[in-house]
Order: sequence, then structure tokens, then C-alpha cells
Amino acid sequence: MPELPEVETIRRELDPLITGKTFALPLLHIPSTVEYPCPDEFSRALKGRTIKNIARKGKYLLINLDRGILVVHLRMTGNLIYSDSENSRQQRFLRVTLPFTDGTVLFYSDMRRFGRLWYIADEVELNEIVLKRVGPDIYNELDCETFQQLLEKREKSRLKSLLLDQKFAAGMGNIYTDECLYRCGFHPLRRVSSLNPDETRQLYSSVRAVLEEGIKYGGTTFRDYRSASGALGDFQNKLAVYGRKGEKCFKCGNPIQKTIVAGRGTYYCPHCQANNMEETGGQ
DNA sequence: AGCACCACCTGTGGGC
DNA sequence: TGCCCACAGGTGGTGC
Repeated sequence: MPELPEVETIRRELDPLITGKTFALPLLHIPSTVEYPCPDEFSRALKGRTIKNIARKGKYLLINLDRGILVVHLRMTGNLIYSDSENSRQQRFLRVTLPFTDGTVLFYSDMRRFGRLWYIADEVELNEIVLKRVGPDIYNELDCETFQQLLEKREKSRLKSLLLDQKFAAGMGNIYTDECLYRCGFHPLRRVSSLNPDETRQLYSSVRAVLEEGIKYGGTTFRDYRSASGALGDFQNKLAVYGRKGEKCFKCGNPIQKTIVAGRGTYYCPHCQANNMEETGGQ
């Protein structure tokens, strides 16, 4: 589910709500939600820890504590909901309850159970255990020049695969990638090697623009996503291609097409994103 | 390096 | 109406 704008929306809402609070003993309704360390150790370590602030890297939420870091990845259908009551009755698919000592609580719900929690000791463990295969945050840690340098190492990649690759840069997911490529008018199958310097700058600014707008509208709620207060996102009403198969392109009026690229459903306008088609073939 | 495919899970919507 | 299948916002592993 959540891509960078959704996780950032949760981070911004959650930070003022829970900074300074202290965790009581967690309830692991589905213990396998905890990736590291083992469930018992996780609960023991978290109890009594006080929240300093909340950061984010790519789609990972990093809850910095007075000792250690609580890491959350929501994968497809995870939700992190803050409530000032311990009543969990309206929480569907509740996997972990994280109560605070003041009676308020953070609920982790997740229909498909793909999401994971970690408790790790420090920055070193963070990078060795959790963020092993995660590149720089595409929104906060990449200027245009560095972006262009990284592209040089990925000449053979197709644009869609590249943007989805969290090791290249972290944060883009399926929705925002399709929206980004539509904005700059590049075909999802186009290869990095076919871009001239001006086009790589266009790609970079489209990435920034689409993420910024996603954040501005509080993320995209296709089905499951909710912010930390349970609110729906708004960006689903701004999408130009994602989920619009057969509907008219806002620029040219031709029908939006759906295909599979990098194993993911991919929406694009065959007219507006038809550039350099000769570069999309071959290996 | 890059890609195709499977696995992990559960629910929903469309087609028949 | 009801059943079955494809598909869903993500990532990790394997094997070519």
C-alpha cells in the first residue's frame, strides 16, 4: 500500500501526537509481525522506552527512542493508527497493540500480514539489519546531480524498474512511478541509456513534483490506506493514469492503457509516452 | 546487472 | 445468485 507520500503523511501526523510518550508492554496478536528480534525480546526491549522523534527513510518509519529504534514497514496493507482510547474494537485485522503509559495507544493493523516491525539498538544495526538493501531516500537525500550520477550506473535499466528499485533510491512505489512517468512523458519501458541530460533532469523534477503533490494531498487511498488519525488520503482524485485503464488521457484524449512492466500493473498513455520507442525494444 | 517467476497473505470485484 | 479466478499500494529469494 503505502509509498513515500503515505508514510510521510503518517510520520507528520504521528510525530506531534506521540513524541515524549513512553511505551507500556506491547501485545503481539500475530507474533510473526515482529521481524527482529524474537517477539519476547522485542516486547521486553520496547517496554519503558520513550519516543524522541519520528523519522523516515523511503517507506520505512523510524521511531527514535531514548534507547534504540522502533522500525515499521507497512508493505501492502499495513496501517498505524493512533487512538486516545485502548478500545480496539473498531480495528479490523489488528496485529499488534502498542499501548503508552498514559492510556493512549498505537494500533498496527494489516489485512495481508506482509508488514513488519523491528526493534534495533542503534544506527549501525539499523543499516546492517533493516536497511541492508535500501538506497538514499529519493525525496530527502538526493539532489539532481547525485541522481544523475546514480543513473550512470544503471544505463540498462528500464525507467519503471529503476524507479521501483529501492536500492537505487528509496520511496517510489507502483502508483507514483506511473504518475511520474506520465508527467515527464517517458514510456515505462524506456531505458536509462536513452535519456539525454535534459531528460534526466525532467525525470528528477517529475519525481519530486509527484511526491510533493502526493504529500500535499495526504497520500492515496485506493482501498486500505489511512493516515495515523484514520483519515483517507486525497491524491486518488488527482491521479492521471493509475487505475484509469480505458479512460481518456487528460492531455490528448486517447484511452489510457494497462500492461505489465517489472511484474506490476502499469498504466500509461501510449500517445503521450510514446517517445523513443525504438529504445524500448531489444534486451 | 537485469529480469522472470514464485512466495508471503487475505479480501474483493469482475466474468461467467 | 453464486463460484472461481485474477489481481491488489511491497519485498525477498532463486535461477537464468
